[in-house]
Amino acid sequence: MIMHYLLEPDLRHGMNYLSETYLGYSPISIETLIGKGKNQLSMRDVNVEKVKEYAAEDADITLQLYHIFEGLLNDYEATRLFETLEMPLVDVLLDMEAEGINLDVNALTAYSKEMETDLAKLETAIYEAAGTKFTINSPKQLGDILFEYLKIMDKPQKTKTGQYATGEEVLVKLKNVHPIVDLILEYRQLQKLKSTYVDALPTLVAKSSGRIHTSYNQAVAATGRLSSNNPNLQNIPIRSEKGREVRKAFIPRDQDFVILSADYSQVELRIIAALSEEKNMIKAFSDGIDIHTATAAKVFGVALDEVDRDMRSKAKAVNFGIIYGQSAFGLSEQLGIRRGEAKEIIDSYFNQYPRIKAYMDENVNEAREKGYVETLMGRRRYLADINSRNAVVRGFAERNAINAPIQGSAADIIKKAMIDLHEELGKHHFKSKMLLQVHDELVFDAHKSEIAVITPIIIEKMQNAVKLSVPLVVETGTGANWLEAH
DNA sequence: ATAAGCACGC
DNA sequence: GACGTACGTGCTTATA
Repeated sequence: MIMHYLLEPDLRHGMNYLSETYLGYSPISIETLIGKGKNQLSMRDVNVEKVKEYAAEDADITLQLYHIFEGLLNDYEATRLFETLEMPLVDVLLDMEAEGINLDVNALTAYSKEMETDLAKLETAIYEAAGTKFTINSPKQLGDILFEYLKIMDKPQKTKTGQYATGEEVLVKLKNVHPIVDLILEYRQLQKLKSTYVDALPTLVAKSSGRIHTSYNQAVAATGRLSSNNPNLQNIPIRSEKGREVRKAFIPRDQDFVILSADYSQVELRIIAALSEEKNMIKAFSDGIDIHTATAAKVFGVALDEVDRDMRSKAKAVNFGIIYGQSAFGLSEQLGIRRGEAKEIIDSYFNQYPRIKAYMDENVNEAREKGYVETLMGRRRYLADINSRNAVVRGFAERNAINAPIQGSAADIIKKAMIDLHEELGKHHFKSKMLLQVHDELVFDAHKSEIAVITPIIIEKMQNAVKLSVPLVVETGTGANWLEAH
């Protein structure tokens, strides 16, 4: 609809590369500002007069913006968030999108061939193990083969539509039951990496720049996070060995550059510590102690140097579970422990960190009373279901009430850091450029001669984006590719 | 076209 | 007794 504004048509479709003045403010696409499709708007109230001013050039867009922003008017904090955070961020994102990132196409092409061979071997082995041919990529057919034909399990788990569930979680439990299971898991992993990344990314290199240009959306995620698409550069593999090969293909502009990655350490836990004013957790962060070890010591009542690996990994799971509103059942499932033990761990956690529990309850109560929760910078998430009589529906809203202020505040903070950094890097006319944002990480093309200068600037701007009662810590690394930069 | 199931990230 | 961890994007298959 607004693509006729595209300046450089040979850059990829969907890029937010618009004519000089759109909305009378800056080059911006409607997608960047309001997101596509979903009706959720994550940024808070907006000054509609301003929006109309921005959109004066185009009546259709004015109308769209008005509909999206209507009902969210006349709030000072909200206007401030819009004008001082989201609108300035548009310019930053535009530069990042236009800059793009260099991709090692040759490496991916070679890797694709290798994967093709491996997939063909796996396919043969799977048909052999099954005793018949079928479409491995079809969960429906696979389910029938595993649970009707081979009958490898007594009471197979079903999906909500009554199909047999064949997701990774299910298959991992059946690893030792039948040799076909491991083959399927490996096939699935390879197929995913090949189709989504190894084969897809090279086709998305723009002819005009020779680089990969993503699009960022500011108003798709309900919490205020950015999202990335066409292609999504916020879900490039890193966890598995084979996946890391994909990440290696994201490389610096040329031999004079390196990839520099800067990421916030435990930003969401620091935020929950600060917003809840939980002194025990704040102290651990202030003392610079590993938070999962500190948590394990508290929860299991041992000294810091008595925390073993098992205790730390359990504490780590609780710390993450807390952010998402996980129950004792969920924790027990995840850790493979008895529900009673999971409950004891969580009870002990709340005993040691009482303000965390209080903060979670306060957020749920705030949502019940006001209908929304707020982030550090006043971004709202409205929770229509918070008083629902349906316990399942209400439970979802309650977990949103707990998670949204944490995840959203982290988004507020990194957005502020991006604006500050963009300004500072521009001021000095550095050759180094900010390329990507991945929720708690910023990725740069860093000119080798500038690394020593820009690293402290990046750290300073990120760590001091806001002032909290806990220190924000940023870790940086450089390398010949995105994997090495971690 | 759209939905379902699955898998990748934080 | 049921429910059971937030936010996303995109691939393939199956169905309309």
